[in-house]
Amino acid sequence: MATGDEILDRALALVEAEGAEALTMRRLAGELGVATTTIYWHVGNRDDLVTAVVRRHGEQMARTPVNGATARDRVLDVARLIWRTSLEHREVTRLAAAHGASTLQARELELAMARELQTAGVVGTAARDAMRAITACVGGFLVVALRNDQTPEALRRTTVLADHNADDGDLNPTTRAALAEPADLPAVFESTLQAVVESIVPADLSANAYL
Amino acid sequence: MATGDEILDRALALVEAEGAEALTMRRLAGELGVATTTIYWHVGNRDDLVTAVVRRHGEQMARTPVNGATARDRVLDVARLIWRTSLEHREVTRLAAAHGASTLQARELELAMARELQTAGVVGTAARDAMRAITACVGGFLVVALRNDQTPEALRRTTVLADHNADDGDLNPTTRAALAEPADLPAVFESTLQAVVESIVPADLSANAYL
DNA sequence: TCTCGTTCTTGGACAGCGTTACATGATCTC
DNA sequence: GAGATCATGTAACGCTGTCCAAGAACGAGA
Repeated sequence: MATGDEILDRALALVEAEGAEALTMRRLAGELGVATTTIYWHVGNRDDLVTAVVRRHGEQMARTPVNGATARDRVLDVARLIWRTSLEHREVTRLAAAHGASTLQARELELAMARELQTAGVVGTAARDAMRAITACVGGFLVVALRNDQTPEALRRTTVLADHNADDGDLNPTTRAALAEPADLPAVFESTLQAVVESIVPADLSANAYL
Repeated sequence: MATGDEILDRALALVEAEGAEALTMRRLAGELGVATTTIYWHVGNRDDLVTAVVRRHGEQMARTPVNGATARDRVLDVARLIWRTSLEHREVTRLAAAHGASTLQARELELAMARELQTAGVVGTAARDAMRAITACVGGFLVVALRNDQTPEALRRTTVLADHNADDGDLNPTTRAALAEPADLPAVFESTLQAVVESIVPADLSANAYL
């Protein structure tokens, strides 16, 4: 009655609809009208369940084609794709992050990035290091982005950094005021990403074609 | 008998010694030879407990002086300081990350970075965005670094990316082999960090002093 | 048709978690 | 000494992941 695929589909739907925390064995079993032990039989552990859900989602995520004229643009585009789709499915992203399976979620897209890096002339260990750098940055920004929409006010960056009791002497008041305001995260992400990619992928030849 | 400070000290010691997961109300109470409710009375919620532990640790973390000849070097040094101390106290870092309180952990150091940015001529919203960019990258690399030492083999980046069934056609075999090997993360971190900081802090004047 | 073995499902338990209502003892104040 | 405040303990509630032993469905062989 309840195949493994059905369980995973339902689990994914549950996460997307009600958040990563809603994915408990009992809750999912109830959703399927089945005993919790059935999930264990078909899928296994909760770890196994989460891993399978994230993998399944990751495969669905890689369907979008990559755009960009130059190779470097295409590398940038893959990074933006990871960023965008991770935010669109933020609950799955959160689940994957809590499980330490972010790489699994973005596996297909990271491989796509490796291919684009290759056509940009970056191969071997350089490609590996480039991927690490780019994905680490994307991941870092994702953590920030996902944190902000469920962190209580008192732990927000803006609050934490604005609450200066004695140590404000050295800081410019304009800066201090700016620190209390949220940043335009997508914009900061974009410019940082460009800096990182630029430092890795050699300046594209087509840009200097008139030389 | 058990003051709030004693509880926090013990909690911090427990986390550093036995990992973030060991910090449960019952466990900590047992460690202190006290009932769990005592912790609630003195410190509050578990959320409150973790927040207080992270804050206390963050204050201790900011004791190291900042080095560097130029302003940009000092910005870099603060970033390295966050990286290094977070890794040295990785269990606390993990606790803070799971709690969404990373900013709180690095609060003092982030403020130090704001000061260094200021002397580098970056103020106001530019300083805020610069801090966001740098800390997001540091955080991203930290996530990767901390993940690797407790992720099961099957979810490791090297494993996940090396396990290609059909999609290996487009990928250079050298690259494919490199993806299966772990990267020198500190080195990648260092070069990425430099690229990001360089894109933000204007080239230091002292470097061009001979012009 | 009956039976055996495998596949699948279930109910009920166990230990652990955070949290709280309530009772008790200690300590200080008037 | 009486009363209020502080500090701690006992025992429970509801939730979590997990597992065991027992039963139900089902396909194949006699």
